Amino acid sequence: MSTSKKNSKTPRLWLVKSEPEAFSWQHLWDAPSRRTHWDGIRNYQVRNFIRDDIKKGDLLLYYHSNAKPPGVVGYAEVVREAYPDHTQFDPKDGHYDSKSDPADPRWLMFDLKAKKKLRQFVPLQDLKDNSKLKDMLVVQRGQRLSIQPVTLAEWREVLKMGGLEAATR
DNA sequence: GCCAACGTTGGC
DNA sequence: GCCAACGTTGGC
Repeated sequence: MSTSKKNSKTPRLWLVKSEPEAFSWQHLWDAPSRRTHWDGIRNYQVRNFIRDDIKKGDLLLYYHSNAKPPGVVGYAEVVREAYPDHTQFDPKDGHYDSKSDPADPRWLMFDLKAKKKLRQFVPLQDLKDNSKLKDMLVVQRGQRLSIQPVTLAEWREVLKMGGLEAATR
């Protein structure tokens, strides 16, 4: 799945899911420097994205899952690449992993910064109704990855639906 | 609250 | 290495 050897200078495009009750777009926007650690990832496929593919300068659609309705709120930028997720070593943390070796941490996180809120919220239903987005991962049935790659065409279409210019940077 | 889809775990 | 059981995700 890794493509890190090529295109290392090209910002890649992603969608990140967040439950607004856990960490909403507004919460991120109000954070110091509009920045946070993206911790708590405990899925190997997503871990590999973080380890191999998510680079500084990459852009991420910010998606509210388990929301009423779910949908895309804004976009953010990667400001720090993969480093160990400290919550895996904290027995009091809900994401504690007793099997992770501190000398070789199993789980990684990265930092992101909110860039721009969409002028209009784009609900999942609108993504589903748009034939140009029929291959987008987030509209696929049973697609549970909390970080998903997004193509340039999809990125542009979603931003357009959100009332923003389709500039990627 | 329901439940389909999917990932992980662990017995064998 | 198979696969049943279990836990989680997340739309509805």
